[in-house]
Amino acid sequence: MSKGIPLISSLQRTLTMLEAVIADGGERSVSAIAREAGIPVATAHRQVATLVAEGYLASSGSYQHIAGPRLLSLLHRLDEKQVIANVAAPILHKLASQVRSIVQLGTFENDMVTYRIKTGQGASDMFTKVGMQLEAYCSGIGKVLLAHLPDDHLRSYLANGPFVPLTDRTITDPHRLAEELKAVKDQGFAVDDGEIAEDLYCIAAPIHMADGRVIAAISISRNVAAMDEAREKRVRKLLFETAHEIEQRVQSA
Amino acid sequence: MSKGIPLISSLQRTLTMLEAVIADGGERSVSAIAREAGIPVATAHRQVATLVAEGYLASSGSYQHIAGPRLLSLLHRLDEKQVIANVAAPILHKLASQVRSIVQLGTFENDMVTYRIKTGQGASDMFTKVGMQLEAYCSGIGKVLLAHLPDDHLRSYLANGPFVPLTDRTITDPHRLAEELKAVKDQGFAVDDGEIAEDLYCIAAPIHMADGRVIAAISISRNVAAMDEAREKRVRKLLFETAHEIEQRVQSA
DNA sequence: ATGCCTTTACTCATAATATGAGAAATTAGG
DNA sequence: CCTAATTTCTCATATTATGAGTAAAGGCAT
Repeated sequence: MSKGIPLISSLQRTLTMLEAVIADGGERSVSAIAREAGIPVATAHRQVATLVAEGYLASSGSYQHIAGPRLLSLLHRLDEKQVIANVAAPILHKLASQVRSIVQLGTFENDMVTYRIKTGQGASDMFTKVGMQLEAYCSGIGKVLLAHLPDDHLRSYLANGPFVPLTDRTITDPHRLAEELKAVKDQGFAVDDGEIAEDLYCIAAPIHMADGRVIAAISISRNVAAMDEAREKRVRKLLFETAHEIEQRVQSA
Repeated sequence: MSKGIPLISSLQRTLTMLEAVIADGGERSVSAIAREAGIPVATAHRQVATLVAEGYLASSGSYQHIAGPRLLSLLHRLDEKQVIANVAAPILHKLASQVRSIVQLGTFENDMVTYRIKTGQGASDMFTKVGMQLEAYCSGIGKVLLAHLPDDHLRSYLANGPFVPLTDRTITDPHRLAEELKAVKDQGFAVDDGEIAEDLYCIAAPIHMADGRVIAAISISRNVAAMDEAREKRVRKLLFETAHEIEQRVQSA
C-alpha cells in the first residue's frame, strides 16, 4: 500500500445518493435526494434511473423511491455469520499486524469449524484455508465453539466421536475432552498447545452475540517455541479486547 | 414512461462487480472479479478501491474482498418488515382514499403489534400512532398476526395472559381467544367489532410472504355505525385485493 | 532463502462518457 | 382547472473514467 489508487468520484456520489434514499428507511423524491446530496437534479435522475433499472432501487409510486429487489436479495445472502466475519475482518487485520501472528475467525457448522477469516503474516504457511472445514475437537477455535454449544448438542457430539489424534497431544478421550471444554467455558478462552499440529500454539476466544449465543470465535496462532508466559498473557489480553470490539460493532449493526 | 433515461454504464458495471464480490458470500480477488465481470483489471481495481474507501467493501487479507461495514449497515436498516411497509405505503394510500377510511399496517414484535403505517382521512383522530406498540389480542391486525403464529409460540402467548378488557366486547378468555384465532386463520381475515374501542369496527387481512410466513397485516377501520353488511363485503374485497397487490410487489423483491 | 507466478499499483494518452444548465412535458394537489 | 412541483429531454462541453502496458509487491513452492 504505497500511495493510493485514484478513486472514482462519480461512484462516490452515487453511493451518497443511495444512502440518501435508504436513510431512515423512508421514501424520497429524486429532487429531494439531489438536494440532500448536493447533486444537480438531472444527474441525480440518471443515477436513480440506473439504480432502478438494475433493481437496486424501486419506485413506489408518486415520486417516491425505495430500496429495490436487488438490494434486498443482497441482504438475504449475508447471513449472520457472514456478517460477523465481515465486521470482524478489518479488526482482525489490525490485530494481526499488532501481534505479528496468524489471526483467524471460525464458525460452527455440522460439528465442524468453518474458517472464514485468516490474516496476518505467514497466513499462507498454515494448512488451514478460508472456507475450509476442520474437525472442532482439536483446535482452539473449535474448542471454544464446542464449549458454548447447547448441552444436548455437545453431549451428542461427544458421544459420536471418533476423535482421531493429529499429534500425540490431541485429546481423544471424550471424558477428558468434556472436562477440557468445561474449563474452556469457565475461563472464557481455549488454548491449543500442539493438539492439531506439533509446533502450533494457539489461543482462542469466543464472540458473544447480544443474546448470549456464541457462533463465532477468533484465535491467534504462533509457533510453540515463540510463546512464553509473558507473551501469552499479552496476546490473551489483546484477543479479549478484540473480541469485545467485534461484539460491540456487531451489536451496533 | 416515455422513452427512457440514458443509463450510466459505468455504474452498471460497478454494480455487476459488487454482486460478483458478494456472490455466494465468498471472497474474491480483484482480478478474479474482473475476469468474472468481463472488465479490465485496472478499471476493476479502481472500482474496488473506491468501494473499499467508502466502506462498501472491505479487504479480508491476502487478496480477498468481502462486504464492507457500510453495506452491512445499509442492509441492516432494510429489515424485512420495513421493506414491506415501504412497498405497502403507496398502495395503502390509494386504498385509503378509495374507502374513505383509516387504513393501517402492523407487524408483530414481542407479542405486540407495531403500527407502521396509518393513512386515510381522520387518521389523526384515532389514538394509534405510527411506531406505537399495542396489545395484539384486541385488534384486527393483532388477531390476524396471532392467528398465523407458529403453534408453540401461540400456545405460550395464550398461556401468558392476562387479557385485559378494553371494552365489554374484548375477548379475555384464552379459550375463546384460541377459537377466535383459529377462525381467523381459517377464514383468512379478522374482524374487530368494538373490542378495542366501543365504536370502532375494523377488518384486517394478512400479508403472506413467499415462504408462507405472515409477519404483517393490514386493516380498514370505520365507525361501527357506518358499517352495514353490503359495505363490509365491499371493503373486505378491497382489502384482499390490496393484500395481494402488496404480496406480489414484496415478492418481486 | 530463492525464484516463479499471480496480484496489485502506477503512468499516461485518449476519447468516451457522464455532466449540468435550461426548456419542455408530465403529474400532484388544491 | 390552474398552479407548483417534479420529472424528462436536448445538447454542447470538458471532466473523468478508461485501459494498455509497465513496474512493484506479495504469495507460494521448491
